Order: sequence, then C-alpha cells, then structure tokens
Amino acid sequence: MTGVLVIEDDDRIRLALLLALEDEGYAARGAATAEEGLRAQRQDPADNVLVDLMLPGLDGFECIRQLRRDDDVPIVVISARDDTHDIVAALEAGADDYVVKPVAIKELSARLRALRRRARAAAPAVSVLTFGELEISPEAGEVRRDGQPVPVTRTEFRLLCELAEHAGRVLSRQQLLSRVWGYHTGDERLVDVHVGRLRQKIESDPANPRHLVTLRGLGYKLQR
Amino acid sequence: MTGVLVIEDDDRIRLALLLALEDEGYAARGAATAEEGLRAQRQDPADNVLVDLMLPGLDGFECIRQLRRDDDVPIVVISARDDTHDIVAALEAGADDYVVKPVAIKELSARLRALRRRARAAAPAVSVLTFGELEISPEAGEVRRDGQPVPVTRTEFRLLCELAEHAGRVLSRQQLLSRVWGYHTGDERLVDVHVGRLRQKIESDPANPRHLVTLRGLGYKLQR
DNA sequence: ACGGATTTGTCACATAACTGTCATGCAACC
DNA sequence: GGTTGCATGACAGTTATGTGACAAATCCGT
Repeated sequence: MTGVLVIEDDDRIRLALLLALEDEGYAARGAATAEEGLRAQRQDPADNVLVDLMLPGLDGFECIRQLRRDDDVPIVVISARDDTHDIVAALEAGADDYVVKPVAIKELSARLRALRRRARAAAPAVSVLTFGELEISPEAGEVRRDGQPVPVTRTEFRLLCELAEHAGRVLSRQQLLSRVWGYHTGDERLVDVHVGRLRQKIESDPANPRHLVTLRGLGYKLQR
Repeated sequence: MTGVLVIEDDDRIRLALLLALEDEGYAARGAATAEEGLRAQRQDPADNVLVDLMLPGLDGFECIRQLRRDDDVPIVVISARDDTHDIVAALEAGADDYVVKPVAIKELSARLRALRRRARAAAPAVSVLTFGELEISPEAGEVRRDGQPVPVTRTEFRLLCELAEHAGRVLSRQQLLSRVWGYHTGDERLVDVHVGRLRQKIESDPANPRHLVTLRGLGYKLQR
C-alpha cells in the first residue's frame, strides 16, 4: 500500500484529506506541525508527502527544504493561496507539485500517481559507505568485508553507522552514548566493549585496528 | 540549453508562450497540431513538451499517449479547462503536470524545472521482480518458485511485494505494518508471523532463509 | 442467508542472540 | 613508578525472534 503523510495544521482539513486519501486506497497519516511531520517522515518514510504552506512554527517552505535534505520523496504543496510567488518559491524549495485548496481528491490522487511514476524510475541504488575493504550500507542493514557479509548486531551496526557518518572525525564516548544509545548519562566503558566487539568482526587484526581507531582521551573514529 | 516543444493550435497563444519561454532561457519550438508535434519530437527530441488538450485532428490525450509510447519526456498539459475529469484523464494518459491557462510564465518555468529534476534515466518498468529462483509479478498477482506458481494469500502477497519493491533494503516492522496493513500502531509480532508463513512457502529451507532474511533488531529484507 | 474452507490475528512458549556489567591485565602517559 | 585510560573475556539478565495452536473474521459456492 502506498503511504501518504499529510502535514497540515487545520484539523478539519487534515482529517478530511486523510479520510479521502484512505478512500482512494492510500495509507494516510497526518501531522499538525512541520516538526511533527519531519519526525514522522524520518521514522517511517511515506511514499508521498502533502504539505500546507501556512504552518505554525516552522513554515511550509522550510519544511520542504528539510524534507528534501534527507529524502527524495515526492512532495505536493496544498495551499489556499493561488499566488505565483508562492508557487515558484515552493517548487524552488524542492516541492514537485502545487495545488490550490480546495482540490478534488481524484485530481490529487492522479497527481500523486503521476509523481510516483517519475520518482520510482529515478530510483534506488542502495548507498554504500566504503572504508578500504569495509563496506557499510545503512539501508541494507549490512556490513561487508572484502565483499563478504559480516554479521553485526543492532547496537554494533548503529555504532558503526554513527562513526561512518562522521568518517575521519573523533567522536567522544559521550557523543556515542547519546547518539547510539540515547543515554545522556551512563558508563562510558559500555562504548569500549562494543567497539571491541566490533573490531573483532571488522578488523583483520583487531589488536591493531586500521579503521576503527582509538584516540586516547578523546574517543574513537573510523577512517579509510 | 533546454529545449521545449509547444503543441498548441491557437497561433496567438503559441507565439506568446514561445516568446515567454525564450525569455526564460529556453530554446522553444512550436507545433500547431498533434501530428506535427509528434513528428518534431521524434526527429529532434525536446527536453520538455507542453501540450494543449483541444487540438484539431488528434486530440491532446491521444497526443500524450503517443508521445509516451516512445519517449519519457516530461509532459505538461496547458489547458483552458479547469476540470477534474480532464486533469485526471491527462495525467492518466501519461502527462506529468496540468496547468490552466492563462498561467504565469514564472510558474510554468518553475514547474518545468521541478519536472526535469525528476526526469528519469530511461528505465523500462519491469513487471516481474526476480530474486534467484523466485519470481514476483505484482501486476499478475503471482509468485513463482523455479517457474512453479506458489499459492500465497493476499496479505502474504502484499508483504512480499512491499519487500520486493525495496529489494535489498531493510524494512522495519513498523514500516511494514504501516505499508502493508495500513496500521500506524499495533503489534509488531504480526509481521513475524506472516514472514514466517511466507518463508514456509517461498524458501527451500524456511529455517535458513536465503531471500527473506531477518536483520535482528532492524527488521526484514528481501535479497537476491 | 448458510456452512465449510481459508485466511488472519493473537497468544504463549522455547530458544537463540544480544546487552550491559564487572574484573582483570596491559599500555600509554606524566 | 604511579596513575590513568583502554582492551578483553566471562557471565547472567534481557530481548528478539520463530513457531505451533487456536479463535475470530472473511471468503465463497450454494
């Protein structure tokens, strides 16, 4: 089923849209603010996003930009204003289409379909981060060494991804604890243990790590 | 320079569009009939096509279909009629966008740009997804293993399609719940059960799945 | 509308896998 | 040489997953 996320602050309109979309066979979810919508999309990406321009807090334009930053999802603006400036600005910000409220659900649905037709094809090669003989693919949830899959646990994988995302930079134990575990306090030795386990799996000589290196007194970093 | 082909029978409007588009930095050409437009596009493909719906002879819808047959060019309909039926029909026929005359040239230009951003590298849509000995045909609603049809239930089929569409990527139980079942909350174990049943049917050794694999703590993925 | 067959969702349980803590020992630093 | 920081192995508690059983819901032909 195709998922749609509706970001719209007016409860009545949002609900109406959600119901109409579900009638059309979509799995529709709603968000009342840009922040909520961004969070929802990050957690469980929908296949389309509808966004109103006039939102409390973060406005629609900014919302679009942030959605675009880490996602290629088709974005349709639903606005009450039929104004060239707004339309151009929204499209420039990264939106794919702009419709003016009120809009017939059939039209909306057709526009979404047309967009997905485009988006699908332009699609997907799973991205891979490479560190010498190491390959890390966050999307595939997979780590390979010399092309061979390496079984890593969830925590190890998250830790590795975190380090890979900031390749070449030191991350302190505190930073890792907070980003990987969500702890904002806790025993920093925990990080050591997991780094150790990870090394056993991804380093050819775990005692003399080449990629996952310690910076005494600072933390760890992943290098090429 | 970006080329645009304008298919519009009204000389005044066509000329006005051509001039405005050139002002915007496009290399614009015109055609007064669908036949002429199709010929022009075949001979020297433009990067975008604008087409009016009301054309003498071959009408706009048919024109779009024929353009689509051998070309993946972004097509924008420019029509005088703001009618849901027309919009839906045009998009279904293969158009990418539909704007109502008169339209601000800045808006048109922005829409063209947004479309080109999406324009795909020609990739014929595959109707059968293959994973080793497994064949999944979403359109035919059929799954085969070594060429033999495998009876799967509707839920299993949707689940399989969802995984197949995102081949090689992990999908969390949440994502699957929301995309296959439309639940946005619920018991994640439900996914496990159906994955298990699916494995019984599509894996040669269900206890050691080769395609429908578990990523502990992350979710499931389908791989080749 | 009815009854049987199929499908779906829930539950409970077994088990394998993972996590965090701790203690110990080594290495680097001053 | 003393101190601090780090690596590592062991271990027990916790969690995640696979699976069989079962009841509710749905489908389907009559």
